[in-house]
Amino acid sequence: MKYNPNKIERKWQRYWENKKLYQTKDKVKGKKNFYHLVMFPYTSGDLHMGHWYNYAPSDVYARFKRMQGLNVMAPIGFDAFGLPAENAAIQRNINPADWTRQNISYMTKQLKSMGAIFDWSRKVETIDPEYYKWTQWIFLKFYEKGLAYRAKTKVNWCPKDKTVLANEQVVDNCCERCGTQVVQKELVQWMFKITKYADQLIDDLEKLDWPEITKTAQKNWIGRSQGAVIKFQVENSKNYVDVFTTRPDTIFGATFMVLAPEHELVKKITKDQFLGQVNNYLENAKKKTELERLAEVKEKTGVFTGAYAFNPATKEKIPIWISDFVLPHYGTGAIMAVPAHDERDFEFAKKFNLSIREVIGGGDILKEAYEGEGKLINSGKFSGMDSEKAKWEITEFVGGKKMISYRLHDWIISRQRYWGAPIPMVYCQKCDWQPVSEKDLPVLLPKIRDYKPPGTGEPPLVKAKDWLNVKCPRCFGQARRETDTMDAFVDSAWYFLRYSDPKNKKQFASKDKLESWLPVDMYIGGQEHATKHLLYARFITKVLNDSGYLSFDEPFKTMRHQGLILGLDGNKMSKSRGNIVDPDEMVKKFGSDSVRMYLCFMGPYENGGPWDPKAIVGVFRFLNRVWNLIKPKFQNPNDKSIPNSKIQNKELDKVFNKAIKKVGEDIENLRFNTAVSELMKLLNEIEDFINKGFTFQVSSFKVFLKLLAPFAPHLAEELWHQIGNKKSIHLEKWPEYNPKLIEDETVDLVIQVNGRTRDVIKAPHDLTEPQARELALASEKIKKYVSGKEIKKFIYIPNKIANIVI
RNA sequence: GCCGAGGUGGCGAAAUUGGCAACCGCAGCUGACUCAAGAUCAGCCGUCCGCAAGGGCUUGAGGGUUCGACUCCCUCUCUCGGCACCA
Repeated sequence: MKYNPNKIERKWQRYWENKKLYQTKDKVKGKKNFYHLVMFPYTSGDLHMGHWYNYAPSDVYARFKRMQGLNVMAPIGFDAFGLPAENAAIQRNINPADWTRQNISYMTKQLKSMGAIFDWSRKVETIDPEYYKWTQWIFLKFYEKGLAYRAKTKVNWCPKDKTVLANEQVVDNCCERCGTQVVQKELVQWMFKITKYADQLIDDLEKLDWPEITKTAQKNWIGRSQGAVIKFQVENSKNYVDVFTTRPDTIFGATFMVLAPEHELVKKITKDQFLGQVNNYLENAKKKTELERLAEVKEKTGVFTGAYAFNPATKEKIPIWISDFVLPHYGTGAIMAVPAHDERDFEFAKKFNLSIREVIGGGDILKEAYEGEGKLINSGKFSGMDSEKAKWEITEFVGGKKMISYRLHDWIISRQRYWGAPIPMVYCQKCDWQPVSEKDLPVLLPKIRDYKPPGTGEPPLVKAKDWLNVKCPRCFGQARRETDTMDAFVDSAWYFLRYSDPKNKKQFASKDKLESWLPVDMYIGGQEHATKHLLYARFITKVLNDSGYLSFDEPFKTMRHQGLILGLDGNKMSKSRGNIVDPDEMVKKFGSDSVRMYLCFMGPYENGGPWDPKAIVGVFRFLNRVWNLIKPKFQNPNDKSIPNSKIQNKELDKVFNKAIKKVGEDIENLRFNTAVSELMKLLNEIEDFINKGFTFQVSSFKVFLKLLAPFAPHLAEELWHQIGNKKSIHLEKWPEYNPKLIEDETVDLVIQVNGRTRDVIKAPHDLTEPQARELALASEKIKKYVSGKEIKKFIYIPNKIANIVI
């Protein structure tokens, strides 16, 4: 019989499902719980190789953990609300609900073909009212704590999708999804106050076992910088301009000031004769999109207000300018300009012919700004002091205060779109905004035929007339529902909590179950979520923890990223490039076991790389050889009468013990590629021994199958049953190795002459140096190089190497 | 521009973390089986000289530390990711 993966794989998938083999109980006596999490897929259509790469090797890890005796939960679900699904539905002229449902059922089928240990009984879908009820509940908790608020913001507006985009969803100033140029628009929106947690989000990174690169990305994203606020008094006015600076030590060099066009003082301080040009400038600035602003990075623009302020250090009068290179939402929206020591200020000064004063030695300020540290000059009593040291002394001297600024903005969660969880708020003329009461959750997303954005900028939900009108929860008068829906990133920021108790009708999850599973022990997913999903999930966890609903403040203890699977041409797989590899096709051709194993084998897990359609035959051949092991060469396990003319070789036992160790350690460290390589080596050895006429015993074959089981669960199960086992191999324990059997009786002692290997000698363990020297010099090969010459040095590292220096 | 990761055969890669560079596999070549192809099996396979034995060279480039460097340090270079007028 030939190895036919399609036949056996479906058979065992059904068997596992019927036996409920992968359904996880919340508590199992004598077993520790292990929460193994993969990022749930977005329902964008079908499963691609990237999903497989996320889920298949991580399934090897989860299965290994399970075999080690842990009670492993490996849940799966679907992230299904959001813009991409809605846009795809619009394109196909169907309802997003139908489109998404269709995708879920197809993707489910695909996922099941993988043969992973997903516990489908815990499945979670963000579009399920029983799920988004709790997304809305979380919103209400945020609202209660003052962490959800409305604010008028200049927002990124995608003219094509007719929606607001979070900063995170703008890439190169284009809409992340459709690539359209983003424009600016003013809107009142619901926000989450993530900035309140900025410090914790940075500081707590330290306790996490996460890739350093992701921690750094989050740190940069939050962008914390320590500086000072300093007041500059406006001439002939009661007004002060507060500036934020990280370099108060350069204040003696502040020769002008710049306000952001949006700054509130602009109108108050501008002198009449300058009003015309200032208004002109503001008008232009308003119209400008971020893109245009960015294009002008090299070409500064600005306008003089006619007003002056006093530099609190020098008491000099300095002009106040307006420019859009100063950002309204960072720091105080105003700066003191020190052209000698800030590149941007330098450019601005050059362009408008403003004075430049050097206050730190060490640079050539005729050519460029010097931004480094150094000794202060031209700085009154501080001259001669190190700039580093002068920072806070000068701050105090000018009456400033220390202040920390963040790059991070609050999280705009409003979406003027249909396909999302409705925001559970009601607007009443009398009572203003009121939260929907908890008992009225979920606020169901109404079914409307025309869900497309009306194009007026209003959300589609304004068209759901019956749904729209409600009683005010406070005065019971006529009120109107909020028509914005929530950013899908809110849905996905807490799904891992729900897995612990997915069917709970009274709570998002019971405290008991949360406690038995969370925080997540291992989280595996793509690095592209470093600053979005992962930051939001941490934020929501922290808020729920502070509110007493959780007893941990970080959701994911350990996290790892899989790399990116590329097309054969080395580019990201995409339809337009035509380099897509369809996993279904591969499964059909080679079987899931081969696809799983090839993904493990192709390279280091964090690296990813191009999918080589030819290279997969390597593991396919390997699995075929495993399949063929059993037939002619293998003795009948039930026939005890077969005489063992040649018993299994001791050497093979050693090889086995080494493999058990190596494969186990490799999986533990997510080095799947070398684990597979080790299994291949093991098979090569087994075949060699068989060819030499040794009997390969059932007991060894069982061990081999157990090592194979996490990688090729179907084939391992099939052969396991073929040799007479009645229960699933996936209930077996990971084999143990005997450390004593791993050690070789002899070591390969490398003998070098002047650092070049000239001989390798089989030597007993732990030779003394004189013994090693004697042995080395006895070698004919070594004699050739050494004889007649003086040995200057003899370096000996026991059991490894001897180097003769002549 | 700043931060981070990386550069090893024709290709994916390995190297007990300073100790035999290229394990395992893909592709390729040779042979066996076959009318033939495929599948399978056996052998070769970094590169140069050599029939061979053997030897030289080789981990992006250059330098350094060391008995010994893919591994550590410095300079340069290229590729890929993240941030980017953040004061």
